[in-house]
Amino acid sequence: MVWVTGFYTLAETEKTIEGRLSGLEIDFTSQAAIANLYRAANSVRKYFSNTVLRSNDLSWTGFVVLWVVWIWPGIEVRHAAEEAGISKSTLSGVVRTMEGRSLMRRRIDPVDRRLVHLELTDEGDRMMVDLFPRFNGEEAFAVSPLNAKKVQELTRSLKAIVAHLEANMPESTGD
Amino acid sequence: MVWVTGFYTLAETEKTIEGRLSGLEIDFTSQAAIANLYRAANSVRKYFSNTVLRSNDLSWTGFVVLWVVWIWPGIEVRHAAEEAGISKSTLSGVVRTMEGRSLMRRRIDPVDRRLVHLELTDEGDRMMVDLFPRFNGEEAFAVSPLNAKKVQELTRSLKAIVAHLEANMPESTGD
DNA sequence: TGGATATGATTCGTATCCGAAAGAATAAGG
DNA sequence: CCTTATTCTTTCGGATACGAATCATATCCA
Repeated sequence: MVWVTGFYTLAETEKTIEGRLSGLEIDFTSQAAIANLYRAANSVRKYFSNTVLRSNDLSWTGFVVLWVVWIWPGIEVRHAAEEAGISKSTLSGVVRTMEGRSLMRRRIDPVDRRLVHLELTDEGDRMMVDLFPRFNGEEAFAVSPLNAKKVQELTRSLKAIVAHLEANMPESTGD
Repeated sequence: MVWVTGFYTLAETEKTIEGRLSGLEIDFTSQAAIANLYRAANSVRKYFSNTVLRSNDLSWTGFVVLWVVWIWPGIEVRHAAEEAGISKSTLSGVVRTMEGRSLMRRRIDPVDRRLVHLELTDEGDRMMVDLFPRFNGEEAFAVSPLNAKKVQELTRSLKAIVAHLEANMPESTGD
């Protein structure tokens, strides 16, 4: 975070941290990795929000949810939340927003009436067909400072972290 | 996202995307990198929120703000927001929360009364002294599936993406 | 079959989160 | 000086964000 791009320089920050933590054993390598992971995700979300997504007045999460439903029409709510990486309660609110903008629809399962299926409206579908290629273009732009091999290595490392944390996630009661 | 851990597999997802975009070329490598970056940041935030941070009833953002002010006592609001990677308006709310919990203080600059300096209370300082080593321990745990070289490579790649996007970020009017 | 149990989605309360607008103070330029 | 512009923070409105509680439906099993 601080030592990435901010007002204070990398050297300043690391020195200050070490000063503040003298006597404590700190793993600075791991810290730098997690801090930059957080920072990078923030930059990506902000960049996409201010470029491709702004033109369609979509938030990052709104786009992700739209994308999930676009790829998997009729997906059930709990699966959509899992795929989008948000809680069911958050998804519920986002779907409400998307319904209000006529981009998405709820459909109650006729057999098991507890289940709710999600699908895009024609308008939502048209938006994604137009938007996704531009979104993907920005994805390519975002990783363009890395060569193909480094991009794949990055993906591998990120997947390893996700798998590791998912496997060790303390179970949360419910959402 | 979808192809990381979810209900559907990578192969399924890619085929579906291709079907939806017949004729258009999609850069799946870049897409996987960005999607996993987003997913990893989510996992990390969730994992830390449910382990070390839960014990002190802190949100991820709350911790980051506390950390920034801990490292840079007396930091001005706009710089703290920049360092924490959030907008000034968001920071304002978080500081209000932290003030209410007696962890942080505002101090108006006596010379330039527009400026507000932030600093931890003694209680906030004690919390960070106790919390940060445990937080750092979890950081090391999070990246433990990677060897030291891969962690540094990951950090390098993430920094490159951040620098690239920051350099190309469309200026936002104000926050 | 009918009460207990389980499963799904939504609602509720509270805390982020952002951009735009407002509010407060300083700086600039005649 | 004193208007105007600039800088800095906060407030406001609306959308995300989560966990807990609630509501609705389905399943279990005696």
